[in-house]
Amino acid sequence: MTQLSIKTLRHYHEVGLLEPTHVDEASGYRFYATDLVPSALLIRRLRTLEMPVVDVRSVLNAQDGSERNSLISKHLERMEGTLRQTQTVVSDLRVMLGPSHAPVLVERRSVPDTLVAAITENVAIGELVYWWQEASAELRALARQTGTRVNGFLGGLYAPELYIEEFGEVSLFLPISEPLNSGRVSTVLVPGAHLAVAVHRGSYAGIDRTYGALGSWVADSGIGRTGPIRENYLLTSADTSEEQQLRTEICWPVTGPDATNH
Amino acid sequence: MTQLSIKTLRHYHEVGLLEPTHVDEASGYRFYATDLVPSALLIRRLRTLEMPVVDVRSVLNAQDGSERNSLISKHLERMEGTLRQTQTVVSDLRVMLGPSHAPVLVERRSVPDTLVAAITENVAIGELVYWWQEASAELRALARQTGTRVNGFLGGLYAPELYIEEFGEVSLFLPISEPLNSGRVSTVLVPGAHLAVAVHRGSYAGIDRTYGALGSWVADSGIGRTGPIRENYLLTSADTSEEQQLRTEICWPVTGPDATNH
DNA sequence: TTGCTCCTCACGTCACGTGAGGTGGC
DNA sequence: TTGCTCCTCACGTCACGTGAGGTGGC
Repeated sequence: MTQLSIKTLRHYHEVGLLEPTHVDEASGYRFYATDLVPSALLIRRLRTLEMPVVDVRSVLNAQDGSERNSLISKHLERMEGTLRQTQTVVSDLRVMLGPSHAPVLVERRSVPDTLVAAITENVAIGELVYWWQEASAELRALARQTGTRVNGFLGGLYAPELYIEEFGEVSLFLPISEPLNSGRVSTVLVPGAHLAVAVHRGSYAGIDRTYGALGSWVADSGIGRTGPIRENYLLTSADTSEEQQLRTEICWPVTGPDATNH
Repeated sequence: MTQLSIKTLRHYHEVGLLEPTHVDEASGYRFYATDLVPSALLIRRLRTLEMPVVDVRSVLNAQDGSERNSLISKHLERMEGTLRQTQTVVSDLRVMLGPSHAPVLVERRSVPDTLVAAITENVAIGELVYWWQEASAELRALARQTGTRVNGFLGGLYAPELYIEEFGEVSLFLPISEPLNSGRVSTVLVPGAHLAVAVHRGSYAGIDRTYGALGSWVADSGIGRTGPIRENYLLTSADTSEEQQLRTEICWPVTGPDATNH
């Protein structure tokens, strides 16, 4: 009737998700009345959509219909997000399987100290995409509202801890000429650095390939340094609707051009 | 460089998915050369797409590029299938959250023995959808090729074991007047039965709601019998491209109309 | 008495993550 | 000597599934 297996029903009883109407004391047999069917079906559908059991419980315990609907809608939005992401990875992988890829070109560059308006926070890697969207929108809106002249591309600094411990300091910034402070936006000086630079073309979902190529190049050259990774957003989805047009510069810290390899 | 965590790298070493280039004997330190980067990226992408680790290993061990591509393509096709299914469940759930649903109407009916051309096999519930597609296409093709007159709708019989043990006997059949035997298609007599019947409207993904309503009705009436569930496919995706047009009859075995409830 | 279906309890699975406690090299 | 990073080992997590051994009611 509900397509739930016996083992699953027992499991849901054990974790208190779907309690039998009556349990025989002597035999331990579980009895379920038919008024539990709608709940059972809802549970099954939410589980099909990989909603965690704790969240399903919240849905079932929701006091009113609107609270319930908002819990489910939130999950559906998350689902639709991951659906889109999965589709990107799939199409990206199809490209990877294709005949050939353009080689990744690496360039060395030294950049001076740069004055920027930055949002700097400690972020978990799982929340990075969301954080990035919010922060970039906030920076751009503030620059527009204040009529601040922007001197270059939107950029970001990503501390090594972010990749190693999955939590670390991130800065997103716009280069400026005049100080700009407001709310969590503050004016800072991004220190100059010697960098190995590669440009990634296309969606951010495929950036791992360019990261891999650049990281390999740096490692094989033996000139790597620890320090934050820098990204410059030359063309973002705010600038173009064509995925293939997107351009992201990845900058890896290296020893200076005059450094002796000791 | 690869976005794989340290723990994940250790795990992949342990299960033999990605072996370090060199392991220091004294300290146990793992060292990875940059030529492992492409493999690491491929692993990460396949795992993002939830390909099981054993399958990823098969991909990495594939001898030639074409074998590798076919393994990946197969997984991508499965992925795209589940993507579509997920989208159906999502949109279906949005409907469920909507204002109201038409009540499910239940009718009692007695059907006589029926001569049919049937494909009968033991099937696992996970393979049922695929099996159904193959079998229905085969039955229809055979009827067309032989010019056999078809007397009614495509139908199916589903043994209770299928739902309880997730593996059981399934028959898919077309009613006929003359015997029709070929390959796995054979002529059989579907025994008559007393049934409680409900019509499901819309995609098969949402049929659980109608199953729940019909099963509840039968249980509450106290006239249920064990026996195979019967489905009649009044309008299938072979007949219409509009999901809302789809019609499936679900028939639940019950005691006869003249039976005394003892 | 024989099947049948239900039960409990303990352990397995999958792909890692967590956390305690320890070690080598700068 | 102090941090730092790596290590091992054992156990935890999530949502069930498996399988052994037992029981009640027809």
